[in-house]
Amino acid sequence: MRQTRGDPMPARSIEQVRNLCKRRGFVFPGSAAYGGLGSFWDYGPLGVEMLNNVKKAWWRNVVYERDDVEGLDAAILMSRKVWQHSGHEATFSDPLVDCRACHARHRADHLTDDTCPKCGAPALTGPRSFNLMFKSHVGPVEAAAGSEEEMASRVYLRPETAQGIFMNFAHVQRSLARKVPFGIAQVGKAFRNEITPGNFIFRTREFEQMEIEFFIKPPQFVQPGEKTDEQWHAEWVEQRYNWWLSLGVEEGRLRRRAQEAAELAHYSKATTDLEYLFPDFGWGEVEGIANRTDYDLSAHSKDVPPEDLKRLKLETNADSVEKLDYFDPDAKARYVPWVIEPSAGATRAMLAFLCEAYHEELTKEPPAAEVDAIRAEIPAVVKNADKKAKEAEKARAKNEPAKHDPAAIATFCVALEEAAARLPQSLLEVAALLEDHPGAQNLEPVKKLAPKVVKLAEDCTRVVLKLHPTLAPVKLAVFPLKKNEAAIVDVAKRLKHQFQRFFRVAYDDSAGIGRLYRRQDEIGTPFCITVDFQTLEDNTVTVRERDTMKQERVKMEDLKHLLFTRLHMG
RNA sequence: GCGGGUGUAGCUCAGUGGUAGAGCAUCACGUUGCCAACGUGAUGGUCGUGGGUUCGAGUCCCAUCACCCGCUCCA
Repeated sequence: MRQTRGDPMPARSIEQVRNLCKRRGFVFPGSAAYGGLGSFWDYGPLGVEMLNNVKKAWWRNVVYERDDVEGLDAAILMSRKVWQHSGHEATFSDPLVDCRACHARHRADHLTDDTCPKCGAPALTGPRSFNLMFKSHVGPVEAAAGSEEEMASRVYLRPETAQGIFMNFAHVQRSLARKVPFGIAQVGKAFRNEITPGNFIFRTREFEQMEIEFFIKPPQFVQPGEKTDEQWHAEWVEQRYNWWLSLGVEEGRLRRRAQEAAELAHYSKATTDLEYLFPDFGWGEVEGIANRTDYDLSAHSKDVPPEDLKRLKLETNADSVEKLDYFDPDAKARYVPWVIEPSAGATRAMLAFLCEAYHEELTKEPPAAEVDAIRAEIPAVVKNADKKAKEAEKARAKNEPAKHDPAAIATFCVALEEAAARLPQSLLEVAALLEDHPGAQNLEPVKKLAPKVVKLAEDCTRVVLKLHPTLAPVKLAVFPLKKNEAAIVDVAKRLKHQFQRFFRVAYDDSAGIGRLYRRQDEIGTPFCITVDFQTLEDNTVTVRERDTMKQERVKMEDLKHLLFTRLHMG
């Protein structure tokens, strides 16, 4: 069902976005020639551009535009000890039990007793822990799983980029002579062997993270007037929230949600999630800002005082050869810094931005005769729906299975009549209601009317990705108005070459001008330039803007300034 | 992993046991030139994969893989 919040209308379903992604080269299913491999996706020519743009926008915001953050790119494979002491080997797992009777699977920590919630049989297996980390080995090992030799060479593909930052805390601090507070930012792949991935690229087994570990004074060293860990946490939540808004996410579809105590990860004192209102599955986390305290740096340190181990529920680390602490020259004290961690999913961000940007718009007035015909059929649809609703209620009163849901039908009828009254402007809404509304299911008149309305809507509609220019995979398209006119083609190609050193530029001459514009709308290209006969006379071209479809005549010498300004590159 | 659904041309889908189709897209030639133009022609599918039933399988059966919707998930 379509989202009613926000204006104008964003994607109604992940399916729309999926289709567009596949058709236009954003995201393809992985290993396709072999029938695919669960939950791995490949990023096509436009996908890699857009994902890079997301990561660049993040990097610019948290590294370049700040005075207190440095970058890092750590190895994906790290010593197994990292994951032993970070707690991931022991706790980054879902404890699962199977029902011997009905073969249902449940999370052990979600059960209240030892009976199966599905069939009630007291036949549950003991809990088995499915660790979410992918295993591999360093060196040529072919030993049996779990053997001493196997364990000795075992490594994990990192399930989060954060630990690479903790390993390098002291390196970065010393090599750049940084003083706390400061942060380290990293973008990179992470891997989790999810038991149930899904929702396109929302939850995958290989994904990309954008993480910051921001190191601050522990509470006991904070002087009056300095920010506490809670204040830093709150500030980062606001900073990060505003970043999403600055790239075009509508406020009504982004929220901050503080996690309940029971939800918190083993390392976290407090976590606030940023959630985006996705189509189909609703609110989904796109970023988490955690207060990780001094848990991680202490966990990886030798010689941690017993009182700190006790406070953090840690064991003495006999493997570590370093203490990951810091001498604070102002406080004249040595301490293990606390950490605020804003951690976002880059691939998830791309999905959120795509959903947000996806729009279908009426671009021309539908023929009045056809609109009248549709309008005339609405009362019959509503009448029939009412009838079916009453039948369903009767059936329900007699405890017979009902074919319809009266409540859904009621909301459908109200919405349909309301939308129909606003035809023809509401043509897309009417089409969406007839196609998607739960109350419209299995109604004969709807089945007859829907294809007609959908067809008409499609004929009068364009699909446009209203991406923030920073995120758009292609920033500019250049068209020759006449492709067999050598002089026009020359100028168009020259323009393409002039700008392709700054950003991705498309050149297309394989259709009429209207279709060329539509193609670019669909992938979110902010500007199209058309070269025509007039160009040859006065050196001007037509610049057409994606969202407004407005055109203006611009001197070629002014193009660079105009484009840079409007693409936010100035 | 369990339940429900889907899988046919690049895309959207039709095809319910009898010679694999349509629209769109793509390519060529011609025509047109500022918002999804037109004509003619062409390319394109071992019907997800592997078995089975049958004289004959896209269609029926079994298995398997992938995706979607639920259970689950903490980027």
